[in-house]
Amino acid sequence: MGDVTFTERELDVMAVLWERGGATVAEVREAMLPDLAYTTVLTILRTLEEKGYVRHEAIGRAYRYYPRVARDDARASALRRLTQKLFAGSTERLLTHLVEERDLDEAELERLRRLLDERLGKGGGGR
Amino acid sequence: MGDVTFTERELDVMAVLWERGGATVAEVREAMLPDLAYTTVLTILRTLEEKGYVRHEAIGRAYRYYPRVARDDARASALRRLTQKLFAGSTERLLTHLVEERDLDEAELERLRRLLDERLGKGGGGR
DNA sequence: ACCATTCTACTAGATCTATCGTAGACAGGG
DNA sequence: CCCTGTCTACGATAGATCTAGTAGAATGGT
Repeated sequence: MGDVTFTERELDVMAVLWERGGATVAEVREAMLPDLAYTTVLTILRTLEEKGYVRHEAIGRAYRYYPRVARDDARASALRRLTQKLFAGSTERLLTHLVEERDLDEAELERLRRLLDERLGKGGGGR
Repeated sequence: MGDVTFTERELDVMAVLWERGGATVAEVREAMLPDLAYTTVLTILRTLEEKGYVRHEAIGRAYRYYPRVARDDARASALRRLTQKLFAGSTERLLTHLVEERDLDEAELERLRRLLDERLGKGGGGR
């Protein structure tokens, strides 16, 4: 549960791996915008491997890369940092910002409220 | 409303400026962990100025630096990026993660629900 | 067996980041 | 008027990041 941090490009690559579970260099390259050289993508993957964030298996002559960190861990880590630096450490403040900034339409707000109801409603028994 | 991006250290400095509205190099340095050299802080401020994110006024022989971007813009920008890269562009998914990840205690969830009720209650007319 | 294609390994350069030192301006105390 | 302390200007270094080229291995078709 340490701190999992990615650079911008590394994150682009990880996004592809998380989405598909695993991918070859060519597949990652296909899925990425903008168009990068094959070797560029390979270099990024190698860097990620060096950092311990991905691993690879040889499939035929090619390598297939797999994530070694769960997307949820990356999410939690990024959110922690963001909350810390921009919302004075308060998750609630972040939530408030999101709800108020009109990023969500009515249906989404409804669903969110239903989710809250569940979480709060079961509060007595749950656990 | 363009894209406002900061490096880790730049963000540390901006946090101080946003908090106080403005500060001298010495004041920023005071407020920052860990202890950095005076000139290090100055360099960061100069970089920020070059990027157009802060400005300065001469107060006596010293400079006082002020933010030129609103904290809310930085928040929106950072959230946009985070949502895009880690939550497949879905703010709702981000919200759901936050609510479910047990980052909030019951009281906070309550307040959030109240906030949602307000937003939904008044939602009748508008969009 | 040969050639074109497709991979990985190695290398490299340009730019950005983080950190700090030294030099010179200047102001206030004695 | 000189010394001491504070400030900015400029420069510099180490490391990270981003991007990609070249070389050489392997493979599959003919």
